[in-house]
Amino acid sequence: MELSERKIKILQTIIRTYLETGEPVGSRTISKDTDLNLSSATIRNEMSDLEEMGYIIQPHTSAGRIPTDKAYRLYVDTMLDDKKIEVQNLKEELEHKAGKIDALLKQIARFLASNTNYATMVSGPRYKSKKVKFIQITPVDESNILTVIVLDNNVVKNQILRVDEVIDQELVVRLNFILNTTLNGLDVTEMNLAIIRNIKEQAGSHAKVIDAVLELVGNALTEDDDLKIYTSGATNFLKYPELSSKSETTELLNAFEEKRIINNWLEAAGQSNGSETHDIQVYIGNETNVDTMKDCSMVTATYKIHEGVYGKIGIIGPKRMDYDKVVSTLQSLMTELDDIFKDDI
Amino acid sequence: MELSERKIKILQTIIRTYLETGEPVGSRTISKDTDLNLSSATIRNEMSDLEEMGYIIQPHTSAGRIPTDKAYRLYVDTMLDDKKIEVQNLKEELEHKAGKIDALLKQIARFLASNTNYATMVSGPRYKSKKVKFIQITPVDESNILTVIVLDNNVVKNQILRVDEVIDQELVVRLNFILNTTLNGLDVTEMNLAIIRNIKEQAGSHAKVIDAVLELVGNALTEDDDLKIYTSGATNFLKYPELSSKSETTELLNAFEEKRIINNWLEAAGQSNGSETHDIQVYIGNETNVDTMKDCSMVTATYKIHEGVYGKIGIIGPKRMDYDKVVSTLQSLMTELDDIFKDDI
DNA sequence: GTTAGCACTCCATATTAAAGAGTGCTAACA
DNA sequence: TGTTAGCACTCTTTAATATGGAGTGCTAAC
Repeated sequence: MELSERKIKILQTIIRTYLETGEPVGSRTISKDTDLNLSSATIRNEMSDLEEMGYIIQPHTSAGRIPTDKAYRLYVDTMLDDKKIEVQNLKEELEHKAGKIDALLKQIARFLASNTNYATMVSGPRYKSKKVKFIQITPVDESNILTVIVLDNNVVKNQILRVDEVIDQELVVRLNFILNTTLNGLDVTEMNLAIIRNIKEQAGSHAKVIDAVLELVGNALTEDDDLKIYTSGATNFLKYPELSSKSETTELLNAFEEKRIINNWLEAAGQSNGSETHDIQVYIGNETNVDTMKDCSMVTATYKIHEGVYGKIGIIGPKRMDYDKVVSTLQSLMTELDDIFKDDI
Repeated sequence: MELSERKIKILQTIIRTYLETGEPVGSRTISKDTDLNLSSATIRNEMSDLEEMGYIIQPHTSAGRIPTDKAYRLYVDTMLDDKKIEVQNLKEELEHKAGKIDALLKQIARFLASNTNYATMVSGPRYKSKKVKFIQITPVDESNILTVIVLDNNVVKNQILRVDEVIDQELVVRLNFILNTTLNGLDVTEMNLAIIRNIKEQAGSHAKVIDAVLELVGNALTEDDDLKIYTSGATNFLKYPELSSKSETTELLNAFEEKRIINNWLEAAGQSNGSETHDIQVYIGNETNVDTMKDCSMVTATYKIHEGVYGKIGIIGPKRMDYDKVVSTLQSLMTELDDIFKDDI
């Protein structure tokens, strides 16, 4: 059977109405709400067809129809209105101080949650390869030295090290020289034993300090503390009756406390291909590949700070979420972000 | 009327039973569960007295009694068993790397939540006055210099500054000298205009760089990003029927997304007096002074990293929380923490 | 002072009834 | 051949109505 123009129109009405009300949609409602001028009986025939084709189902006999995942998919792929939502005052709301990307992302999460009424998550930018750009140790008092490591992505790591020996000015200069000449430009795979032995040899009796510094360098390069996730509006799950009673929702809420889990979701979602559309993707029900989200939909987008540095934004709501609004809000937001990041960093 | 020995015993049974079951407690239950060997009729008389005295109430005629806040207060103040709970394997669980207090606190929050089944929050340590201990600027490439500020609490702040002029090695040494000699040991109130002018004068034509650095210093000293709050187990609220349905619970869950709010709660709770008992305090219902918590109780404790550096731990649950377990768990935890922090930092 | 006994209250639960929404099918109509 | 009115049927939702049980307060007797 084929999807006639009329069937599409009916299906669209069913979806739209259901998105709004969350109640099964009956034939009479459609008969009244469309300009097709058909009786409910005719609509019933068409609905019967649509059910057979897998686009709608009845929760029980004598109930209206609700859209299936297949219908949502069709809706998202072809029926979305392309209306642009003005992200009003976003720029003013986002008080963005250069370098304070953390704060900006946090605000974005909050903004999206309060604008869409769905749970929102934003992952911080991930840097691909990390290399040492610059290392410096400095004595701060008798027993402590400050180690600063600047990575090639301009991320700075530092830690205060306790040392037993007295480190004088001359030695500091020498150690700094050794560290920088040997390590600059290397990533963690390139720091092999040979290089490490080389450094220690040069350091002579001060190998102990070098050891401590090298451990820090190793941590700085491998550490996954880039894993910054900002969430907002988790309690929105409770607003939707079809979710709030389920045990899965508690699990979802729990997940929002565990950034690692959320990161997995975002990572599992589509690859960033840096396309012009900001790679906005919609995952409906099981398409999310997360079991606890089988009654939810997730919309993700990828933002790009600059070449090679991407992060993700995700919005999770019930399957009957307002895709239209979510997608277009994200679209507008991404445009704004492009603008913000354009002359940054 | 006075609280006879017998009344106390009955009240205690009511409270204990109610803590367990969450259901109103009837006279027959008490008659059976105590070793008083009294008939339910006698118990009823006593309960009638207890009700008059304000320790218990009936949700409705023909229901058992439930404890009032006054009863809980009495229970917490005088009836708690002093059994020590062994915080098993805590030390192994807490993989504590020196300097990584953040990670430790996060683990503590998680540990408490999973052990008590209540929502848990931990605030990071607050430092009283912050002074500059050490400042250093270093060029990292042609257009960027790295500014590192070490505060007297050994917190390190850094930021990369973009500069227009070329900064050569000799200038760096000079600027560092100027900054350190002038600013070290000062807190934000002591950095007055006179001092700032003095610095700029010395810096001569490089006042612009100094300006940028000074702004960072100001931020570092005043910034409130000490406000680190770690939470866990927020969804536990949903486990308790007497809470889960209320709209206040949604508000509570929301609050757990807003670290600022939680911080206020913790701050509003008792003053840290550094007493030996770790200042463990129990707030019942309205004693929390937070309206959304009027059906909850909160137990707080103060941990001390070292003199003058305190943080707080809070556990929120229903009024019928297992005070016994919570308090003793906290007590054990605090002892462990003392041990961990003893030779740290 | 304690207790058995009893009438009474109120909640929780199950049962039943009624109303409403929606469908599918048939037969008639244009 | 597509459309529609009509009707019987199903299933849910809601309300109304019993019924049982838990618990109390009171009284009178021990």
